Amino acid sequence: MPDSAVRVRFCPSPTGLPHVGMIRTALFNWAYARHTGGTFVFRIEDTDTSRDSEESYHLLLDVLRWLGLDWDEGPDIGGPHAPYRQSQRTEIYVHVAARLRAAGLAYPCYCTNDEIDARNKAVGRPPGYDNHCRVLTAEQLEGFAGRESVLRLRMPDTPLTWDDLIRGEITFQPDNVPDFAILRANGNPLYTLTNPVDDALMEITHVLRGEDLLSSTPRQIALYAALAAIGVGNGTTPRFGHLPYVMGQGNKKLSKRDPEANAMLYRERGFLPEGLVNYLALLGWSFGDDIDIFSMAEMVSRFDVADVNASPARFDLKKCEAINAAWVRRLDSADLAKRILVTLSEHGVLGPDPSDDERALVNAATPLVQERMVVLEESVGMLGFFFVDAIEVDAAAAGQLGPDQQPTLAAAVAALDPLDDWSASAIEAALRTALVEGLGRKPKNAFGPVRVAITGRSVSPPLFESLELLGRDRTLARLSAAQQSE
RNA sequence: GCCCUCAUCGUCUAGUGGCCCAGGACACCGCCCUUUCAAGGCGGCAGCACGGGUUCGAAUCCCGUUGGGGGCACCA
Repeated sequence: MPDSAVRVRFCPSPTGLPHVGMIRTALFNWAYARHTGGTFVFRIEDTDTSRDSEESYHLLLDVLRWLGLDWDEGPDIGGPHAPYRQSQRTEIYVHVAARLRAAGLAYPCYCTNDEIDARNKAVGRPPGYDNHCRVLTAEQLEGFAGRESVLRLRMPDTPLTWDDLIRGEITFQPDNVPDFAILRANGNPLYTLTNPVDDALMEITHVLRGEDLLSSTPRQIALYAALAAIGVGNGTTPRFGHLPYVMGQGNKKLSKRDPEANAMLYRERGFLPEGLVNYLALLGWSFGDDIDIFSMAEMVSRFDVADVNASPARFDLKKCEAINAAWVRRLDSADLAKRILVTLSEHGVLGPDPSDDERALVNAATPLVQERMVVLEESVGMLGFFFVDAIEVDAAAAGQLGPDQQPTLAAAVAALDPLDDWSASAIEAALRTALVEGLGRKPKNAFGPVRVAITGRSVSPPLFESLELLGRDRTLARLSAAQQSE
């Protein structure tokens, strides 16, 4: 149970596929909550019915669960401030808006965008609302009869300042922050209202979010003051911290449309949750002590928002893969074997419910590939030859089974057939004696054809160990088949 | 146009006035090991955007310039 007053939240909109930048935001919020012993709230901001989807909502939950970013309050588990989906909280927002209006803190605005633009242009003012409807005469009001109106919050005429957790003090002058809409003309609440209202109601203490929301912060601070004035929430404004962007190739932020941004893609390719989270943590934060590989528990022990960098970080797939590969090696072999088993089933190399023999073979073969894999998906290509009746020879490797290599294959069969001790070391000794010493081949040329005959590829797990696991019968059968195929 | 923001190797970063003629990681290049591929070991390449201050001393503080990013919605 939480033993600290810290309450942070992750509040995505369920549109499209889960984005790695979004995941990084969730991770930092989660890590801060866990580090401080606080509470991590998961809230869904689905106020835009035209873009939100149920599928996207489920994907979001899946991805967070897969990564181990568990929440203390949220849409599926409830909590003291339920519900946690904004689409189910509409009455709250409408009610708050009505009270803001009744208190004179918000007012209806009848202007069309064209009218606003025209007025701005006429006096050479930059784009943006000009607070025109703040004060309306009776005649003006009459002129608007029958027109729709949005509800706008009246902004204070004093500078708006906050001490950003990551960037230090930031100030906006009132001239640059016009009155903004909180209710659509159709009466539906906008993000500009729902987000601060829920943060206030849910007693969020630290708002850690993307840099893209930085310029909306002065408006939210003003709204907080208005909410406090009408008694919504506990009257305090949360601290804000704006996380740097995650950039893609070039100098543009990784967008949802960018395939590299899709977090599900990494899961499908067989990234480990440990690896992906570890890499994402490195985007804007570092563990210290020149250590790059760390667990989530280790991250939690040291994470502090104040240590997060302010400058944007580029997502580097190569480094992401390197970190993942380090995690593949770090796992204990039994754990890795379990994950490989799932991968092989998902890819149809094994059935949905592998036999005991198959499981045993995967367990035994895992150490052979552990330091050769970057992502789990590669286990399909590396271990597939163990689980087929007849191998398919790669076009690129077929040359190693040509006429010149036939004597090598024949000698390999002759050496292995009578072998008493079918162990990797005995197999190696027998093959070296027969092929390297007997035929005078260089090791590379001696073992290459055997490798291709057995695995179908010129690159494979260590040969002798593979032969041991494959067994004498299947080994000899494949060596023979490779000869007859000529 | 206006407002906000960012600035250390190609990339991610360490660095909070002397320990820094800047450390680590990824990538890249050599060499070693070696049955392929990896892993591992050793070595190499490469950076404080620029200009002014402040200070005995600046990557670190201040100002400016330049460059990048974001915002200026009845999206979130």
